Amino acid sequence: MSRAAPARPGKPTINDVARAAGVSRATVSRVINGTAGASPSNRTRVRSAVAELGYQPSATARALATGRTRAIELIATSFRPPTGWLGAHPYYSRVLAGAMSFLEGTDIQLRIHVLRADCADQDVDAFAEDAGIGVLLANVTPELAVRLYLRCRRVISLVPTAAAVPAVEVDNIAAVRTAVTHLHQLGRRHIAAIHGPSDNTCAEERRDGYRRAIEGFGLPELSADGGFTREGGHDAARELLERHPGIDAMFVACDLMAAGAVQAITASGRRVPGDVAVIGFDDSVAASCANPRLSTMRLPVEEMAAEATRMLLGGALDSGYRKRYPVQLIVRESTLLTGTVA
Amino acid sequence: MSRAAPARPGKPTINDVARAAGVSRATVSRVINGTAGASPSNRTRVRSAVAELGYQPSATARALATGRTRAIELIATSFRPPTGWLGAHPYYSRVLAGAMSFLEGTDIQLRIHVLRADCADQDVDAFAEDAGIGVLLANVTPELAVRLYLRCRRVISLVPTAAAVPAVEVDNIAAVRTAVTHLHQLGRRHIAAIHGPSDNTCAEERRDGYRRAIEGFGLPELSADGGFTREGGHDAARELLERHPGIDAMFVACDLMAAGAVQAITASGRRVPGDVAVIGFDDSVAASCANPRLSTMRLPVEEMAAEATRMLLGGALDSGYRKRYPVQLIVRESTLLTGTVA
DNA sequence: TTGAAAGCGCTAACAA
DNA sequence: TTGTTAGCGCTTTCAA
Repeated sequence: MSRAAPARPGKPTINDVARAAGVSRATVSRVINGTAGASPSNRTRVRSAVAELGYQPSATARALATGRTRAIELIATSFRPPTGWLGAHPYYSRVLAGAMSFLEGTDIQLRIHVLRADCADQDVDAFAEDAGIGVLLANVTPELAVRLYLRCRRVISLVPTAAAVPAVEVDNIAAVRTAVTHLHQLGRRHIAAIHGPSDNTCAEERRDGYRRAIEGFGLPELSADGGFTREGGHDAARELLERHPGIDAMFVACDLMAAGAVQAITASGRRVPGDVAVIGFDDSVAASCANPRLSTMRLPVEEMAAEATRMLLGGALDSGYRKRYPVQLIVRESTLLTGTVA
Repeated sequence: MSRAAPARPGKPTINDVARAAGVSRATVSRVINGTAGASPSNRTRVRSAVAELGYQPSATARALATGRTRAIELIATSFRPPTGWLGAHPYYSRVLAGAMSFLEGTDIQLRIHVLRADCADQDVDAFAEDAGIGVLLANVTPELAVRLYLRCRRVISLVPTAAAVPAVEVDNIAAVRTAVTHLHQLGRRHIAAIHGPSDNTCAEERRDGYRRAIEGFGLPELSADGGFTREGGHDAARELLERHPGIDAMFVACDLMAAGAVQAITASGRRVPGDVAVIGFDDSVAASCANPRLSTMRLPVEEMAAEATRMLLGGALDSGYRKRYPVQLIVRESTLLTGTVA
């Protein structure tokens, strides 16, 4: 009488392969794992038995035996702006695409988790215990990132959070300087900015970058907050224009907000880029869907996510680890003055 | 001497809990699973032992013992248009958001997989063997969907593929009729259409819907293909306008293409909606980022994905199962004639 | 180079 | 109601 349900009814197990090949389970294990210690002849026999039976090792059993799940966790919070992380902000799609591109063809799985607003601490603890190869952090607060990092060292964040938590990053300050300089080179001297939420480290760096750049040019600072949402960007742009009708350019801290800003600018009767030039940030799908299309600072998000995934596989990441990626200026119609239609 | 690595070093196991509570493993198992057959007093003792030790059951061990992994698989192909599924098309973000919203707070994981172009069949077979609770199909070809369904019945597609494969769906024909009727009610009589790829079942249904609706109004058919990408939508719109300058409205089979179409229309010197009204499809982020914002047919994608997930949990889905969802007309500026700026 | 055997942490059938 | 025990499918140590 069998006391436990067969894991996959009808599926051949390592035992079946061993029997078919006339060797022990251990030998089969050596062969399928490419470990040393199996004669060429046995290797051949095992391989043909595997092929014949259509055997595929059970990831579950393997995980139990080795103590390591072949999975990468992607963790995001559902309760930070922009509300409803996946779906709302195009950034996450790129993260996913990057991680998947690296995992494609491997036996490693990608598991998605969201932290619930009301019990994020518990969720973090649970994920820390259950984590496989490692954890990719998307938009987690610094406090939660640290909590997770202390419980499970195999963590890397896709944006800098707390100092200790390993992260991939970009030089936001320099990127914003490039963006503002681009607007300045267009001859614009009334360059406003729309920023992200103040509890977001990236948003704060970009805000800082704008201040420094503007100061460097000796221009007046004109800032508003847009909360990293399209609506926020739209409203912020409208108010900026009402208060400062002379604005002739805008730096917007993400493309989603910038798309909203462009809408508000044209709705006010102004033209982009003729009256107001706009530059976004990220190079998300929002940048190419805006009308006119947005010039933007392109973050290599896919590349960063893929590299972060690769690092997790590599094992130990030092506390405070950082890897910096270049940001590229993409010029599209929202700052292009040539060839405009009459 | 231990022959196998401890799964999670230092983590309490069910044995530790049993010892601490002074009961057997079986009793602990009964309590943590809420199964009948444990006295109230033991339940209490076990629960406090669990709390004290911070015990969390191992999903891996559980999966091995029960033969069922508590995971839902989301499978997409990487090789169909629009290229690079995640990241490129905003639709998938909504799928993910919907599935996650249902899974949030459960112990069920969501695992993402992509089928590789060069060995999709093998990948399908592997996923079929390894599938946990069930499989959610995103943009898989009918052939692959059938292949998977034959090997693993616990499958549901987020769009209709082959007849046998269970799916959630919308009435594309009726939805397009609503969209075209909306344009017609605006007084437009030269209503063109931009369609998706001909190997996509949804795209074909929408194409069919357009033909029927246009025929119903006794208007001429004016179709072009946009491949479900922004660029494709842009180019298709430009060519349509060149060939048929009298076009005064466009039905576009997805918002991403529609955003491109709007760009092409304004670039030609026409105004939206004044000269050409545009209606999209999906209600993705592209619809709200376009300028002007797009009227569109809103698909309840999140709801559909959540419901599909719920059904997988419910177990057996009959062959040919279908559940139909309503599509809603969302009117935004791209078809709004009131209050336009001078 | 090989195989026997002891687990990994849990569930579930059975006997008490 | 409870505990004993035999697995789930695999890896890995050890002895041969």
